[in-house]
Amino acid sequence: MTTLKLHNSLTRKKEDFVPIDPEHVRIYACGPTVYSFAHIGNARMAVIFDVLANVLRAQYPKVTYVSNITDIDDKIIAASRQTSEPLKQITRKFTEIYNSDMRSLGVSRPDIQPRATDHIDQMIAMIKELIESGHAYEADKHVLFHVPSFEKYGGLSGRNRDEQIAGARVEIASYKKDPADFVLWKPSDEDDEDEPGWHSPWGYGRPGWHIECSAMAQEHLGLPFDIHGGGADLKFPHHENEIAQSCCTAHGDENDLASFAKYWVHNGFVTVEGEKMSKSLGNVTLAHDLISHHKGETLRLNLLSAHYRQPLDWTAESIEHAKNTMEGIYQNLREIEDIEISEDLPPVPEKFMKALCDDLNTPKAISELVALAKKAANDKTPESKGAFMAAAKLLNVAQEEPSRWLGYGKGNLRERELINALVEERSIARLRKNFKRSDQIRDELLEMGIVIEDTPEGTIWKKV
RNA sequence: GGCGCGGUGGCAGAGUGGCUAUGCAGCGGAUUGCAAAUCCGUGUAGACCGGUUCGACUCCGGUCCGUGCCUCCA
Repeated sequence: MTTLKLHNSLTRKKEDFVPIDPEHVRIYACGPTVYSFAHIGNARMAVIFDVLANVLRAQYPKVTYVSNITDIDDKIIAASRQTSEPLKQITRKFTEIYNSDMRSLGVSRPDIQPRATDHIDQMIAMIKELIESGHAYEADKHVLFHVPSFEKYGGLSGRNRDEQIAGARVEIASYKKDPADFVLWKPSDEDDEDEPGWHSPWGYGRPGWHIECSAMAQEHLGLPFDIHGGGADLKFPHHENEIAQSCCTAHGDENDLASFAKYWVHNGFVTVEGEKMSKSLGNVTLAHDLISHHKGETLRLNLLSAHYRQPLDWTAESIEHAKNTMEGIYQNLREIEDIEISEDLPPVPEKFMKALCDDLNTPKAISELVALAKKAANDKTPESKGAFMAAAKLLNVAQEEPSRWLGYGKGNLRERELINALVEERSIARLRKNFKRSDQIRDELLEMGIVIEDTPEGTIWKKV
């Protein structure tokens, strides 16, 4: 078995992945806050950790991949106030849209997709414990984690407390004992219907952002677990605070940052046409919109075309490239469409697996995949086709029928009859060497978006 | 100011201390009535300056440029 290597943000090194329990690998990735449509950056995270889970499943007998839905957050409250739509309706709607959009991108549902609001009890229990052990305190209806109580704080992002305070963008609430302290629980207005809340030992209120992931990871995976992931921007403060909360409970170890999660994996950002995605620039690219214009596999391939830790520039041109690559692969597959292969796929080809095992080097893996497709088309054997399919399955691309994907013979009945009649007429013209007429028909078809290919078995056509 | 990442051929984007990345585009060829599709061939790349070395795109140091994060953020 090829050893999986992962860049561990905690140690800033590429390390061999050694599972805590080889019989059961456990992974957690921070999922979306469901107040709006997922953008292409959310999609990148979902696709990357989907591939990572696939790689792990190929190597270990049991993998549990947990990715949460954040359905309690001030951004959701704001969205609800703005649209006058009930909060629960918003979160339910956007959770469904998220899952459906991700499915279109070939992302499997995580094994467990916990919702924050289903884990309020666990969060309250955890906060209680942190107060009892002196790591948290109640102040002005808030509960805050006291950062100076955790000596190792800052180990993930590599910053010490003095530097942070020097950053000076910190808004210092008067009730904080230390400027770096962060909220575990905050009050909600019981008379305000828009503001959700739960009863707690500290009054009616709602959890802070970071505590949910600590609670859900502990609930569904247990501590310590193997891999924790998310977008690079979550490293600080979100993941740093998760570590603080979890290491300071009885399940963790205050002196060991890895007592929460052993490997930390962070994916890079997506830019759009060279610019940072932001609301003010108006260039936030939504997965939902892309799906209606492009095939899911094209978008997925594009998302995997840069290494996960590198920035990815999302451009019209890059989508076109990805589409061309997919087309090339499917053209190869079309030549071997009739070759039957067993449902039980052979082992994943070594060179391909090696690329993925090298810190999930998907660009390299894609180049191997293209080579495997070419080899399969050349060999025309079930073995070569099976080898390709085994690799493609891991990336979850090239899973459709080649002819269909490429647009051969596609269209409604009336359309097909018209095209077939024209193709037939052209064939007759060609037999009679009336090339003027046959070329004329070809141009007519092209205008209809139909491309003609003359093969030894006769003329075929496809929609472009 | 602090912490981090990166600068590779026309474009996108990897590996690698000496040997083809790959894809797209381009060029040449095969095939075709012409195309399309496919196949074959084809590129004196490595921000700059030093250093280490028999040899550096690859290691080390510096310079320049770009970029991310520093309690909204995937």
